[in-house]
Amino acid sequence: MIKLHNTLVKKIVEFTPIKEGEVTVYTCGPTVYDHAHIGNMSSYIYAETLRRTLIANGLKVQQVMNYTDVDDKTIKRSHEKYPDLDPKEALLKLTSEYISTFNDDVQKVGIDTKSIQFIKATESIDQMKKIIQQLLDKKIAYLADDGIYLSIEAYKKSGKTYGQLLNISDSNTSEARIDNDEYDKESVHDFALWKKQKDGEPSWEFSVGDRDMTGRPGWHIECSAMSEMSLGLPFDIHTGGIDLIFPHHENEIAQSTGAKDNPVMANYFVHSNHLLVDGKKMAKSANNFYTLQDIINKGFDPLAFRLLVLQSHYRNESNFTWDNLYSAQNRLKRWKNIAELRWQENVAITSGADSPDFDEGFAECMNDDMDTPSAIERLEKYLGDMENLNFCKPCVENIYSLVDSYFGLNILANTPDINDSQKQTILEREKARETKDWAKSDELRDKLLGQGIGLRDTDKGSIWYRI
RNA sequence: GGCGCGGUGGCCGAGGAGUUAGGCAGCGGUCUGCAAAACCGCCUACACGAGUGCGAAUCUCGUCCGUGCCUCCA
Repeated sequence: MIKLHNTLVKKIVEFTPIKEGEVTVYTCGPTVYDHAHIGNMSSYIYAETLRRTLIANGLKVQQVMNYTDVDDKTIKRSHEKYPDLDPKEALLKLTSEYISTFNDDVQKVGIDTKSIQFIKATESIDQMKKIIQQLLDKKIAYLADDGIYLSIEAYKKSGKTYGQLLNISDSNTSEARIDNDEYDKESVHDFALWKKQKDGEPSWEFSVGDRDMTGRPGWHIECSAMSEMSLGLPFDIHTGGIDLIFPHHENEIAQSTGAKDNPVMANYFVHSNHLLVDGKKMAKSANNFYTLQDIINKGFDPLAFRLLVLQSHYRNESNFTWDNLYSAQNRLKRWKNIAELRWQENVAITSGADSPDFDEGFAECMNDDMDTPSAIERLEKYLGDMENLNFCKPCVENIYSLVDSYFGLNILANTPDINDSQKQTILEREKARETKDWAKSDELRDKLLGQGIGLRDTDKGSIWYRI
């Protein structure tokens, strides 16, 4: 049984898929106008951890992630970067570049992109028009001079609830915050489904009745269209960062349920909390964000960052500091060094010691609202025993393949055996030590050190580890 | 201003009324030909004030501080 925190009910509940044995997941992906920052990465790592947890429970998972490749920011940036190109070509060029770097980044932090179905907003325009037309037909949407808006009032009158994820009372909204003159919408709460083309902007043809509404989609409609297109309605789980709860997901719900008869868009909304940097929120609009490349440039392993993310619970705010990353990297290194023991016949016991309840306990933590910190604690307790060189080889393989399947740290794959010549060097050194030829012994040790292999001599023989 | 969340040892981070978190760093020691990121031990904390309990880091109230959302946001 998997338990998840569902934002719709604001508590941890048992997860039950719509179709037995299968799960559909929609993950709000990046707006591809710049490099993704590490905060973005953390939310995708958590989304992937959810998928891995579902799969570990024997469920067949279809996870979709979108690319927001048309919106205010992508348009603005593409015009700045490629002012001489046709607006649509400029947009495509810019977004393709960032889609490609996003893919690289996400793979570096261990996200298995082959298991995710990616979808682009610009390839889903027809579906957006379809939903908008349905909303217009139901009079939940209306035409204005500068675009098409969804009327919150009409939506509510149709019997639906606006504010399913967040309690929003009218008195909360400060009118001063919204420059209503800028838009032709009827109410400050209404939001744009479609924006009519302005000079120099990319556009898609769209006519409503006899009115030409050529322009481009609003941000929220993109996700409503892409999720419905790829997963159908309703689907099981919608994921994203907490800052997408309002207005993005709330508006998606309004669109997806307003146009249809079903009252829900997705049964579960799972939101991850922010990764702060030095205690402050990271945002592209502020200038305090790091990208994965910054981490790599400082010599850190991107997977150490993944571990840093997993060390804190997805619903807790966590803090990124370089010290913290250093700490996570050392932990990962230690985990890997222990995994390397499985190749070393002189210390690996092939039978005997064993960890029968590890799998179950670890899975239990993960199934309990993806409690990665508790799962890590459990792992550490077993590793403590293994470090005493008193473990069974199949045991290490079992534990790490389980850990890899949930955490995606690729520990087994990244800790291969050393090559034959290195093994030979170790044997030669053992012989030199037997004859107390310390000069030769040290020379051979240095030789291995140059290849990134360290040695420690124990009463069970020499043990190697990667540096 | 409205609605939330949180303040845990040098650092990061779980837990959450009585019982060990864990890691990283540091210190002391052990093993060793010398070494070792190996082993052992140490540092045993929960913002502040009051309240309710036999008992509070854990519950309640208040204060201070931080932080998030309130139509850019992972």
